[in-house]
Amino acid sequence: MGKFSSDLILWYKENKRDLPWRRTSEVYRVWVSEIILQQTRVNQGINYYLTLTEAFPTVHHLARASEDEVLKLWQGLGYYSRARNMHAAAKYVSQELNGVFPDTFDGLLKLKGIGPYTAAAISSICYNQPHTVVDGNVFRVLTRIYGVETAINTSQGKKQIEELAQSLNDGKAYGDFNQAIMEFGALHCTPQLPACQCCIFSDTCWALQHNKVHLLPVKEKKLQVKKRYLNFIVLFNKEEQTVIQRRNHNDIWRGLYQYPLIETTQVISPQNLLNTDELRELTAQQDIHLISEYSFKHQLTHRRLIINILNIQIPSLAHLTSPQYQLIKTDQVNKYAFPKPLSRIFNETPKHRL
DNA sequence: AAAGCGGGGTG
DNA sequence: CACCCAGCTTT
Repeated sequence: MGKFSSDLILWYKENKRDLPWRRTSEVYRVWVSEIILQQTRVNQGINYYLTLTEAFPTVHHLARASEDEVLKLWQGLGYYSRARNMHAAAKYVSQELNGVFPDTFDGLLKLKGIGPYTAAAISSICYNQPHTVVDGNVFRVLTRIYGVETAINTSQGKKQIEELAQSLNDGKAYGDFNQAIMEFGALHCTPQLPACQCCIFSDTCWALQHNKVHLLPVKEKKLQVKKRYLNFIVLFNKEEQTVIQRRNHNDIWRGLYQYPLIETTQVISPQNLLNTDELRELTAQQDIHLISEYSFKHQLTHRRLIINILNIQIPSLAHLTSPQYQLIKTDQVNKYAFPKPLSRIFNETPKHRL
């Protein structure tokens, strides 16, 4: 075993965190943790892991749940296709594989929501197979220590790090190596302010010796943040009913619920909104009463959302008979999974209704 | 190859 | 504010 892997694994054994999914060897639980941790920090995922594994102790429990139930528990974590894919994969494993997860890299790769990273993680952690993970931590740690200045968001840069990582994972503890390098990136070789003063690799780290730690890894393009203007219409009648709908198109928040939405290409005033054809259709030209309206911004990684909320009292909701609409009591909105910017207004909305 | 998909933490 | 996180899927 090379010096890099032996030093790294030794560091890991002394510094690793006590995390819930490290207390089990069940593939199901490791799988759930890996899906949660895709593009998500450990601290953000822990409570979701505990909640989900308590609600669904086995893959069969998860498979028997409805997609709405799974999404409700996933509410607030983001990247909701993970929850939908995880649920679909659970049904497949439960029904077609008799509840037994595939035990090979290629078999795991066939499950929805499992890509090269997750297949390598599960096969190495659960079965100690010789596959090597390449995630954001691995890119950072290896480009710095080995001085790789190729942009990591190119196929060439990816391939370079994959081969380097694979060659370094040369011991027999493949799963430990993978967890060790990710833990090292998360706790020590961090994106900002890495702890280079007390680093076990300070003697050999290329970036430290060339004073380029903060410049690695190299990324080529920046993402573009586009704006979207979302106007949500909260309708309610004297019986304290309201109407919601499920987002079923291929867009953000797919599978979650929302109040009827009027999306515009630019800022629109509440008064102009009231005059749109879409709103006339929603209200069926009834004598409505605009109780309140307010606006706020919601920042996603690659979108800036400008959100309007219109609270409208309306005599009747009986005209909204299309199957896309669901009439519910206003105190039942908490039963459904809502996007963060909508779930956060639940506690504010009732005040505006008085 | 590039775009789309959330929400939160950090400096 | 910019950048990043135990990435995957679709275009």
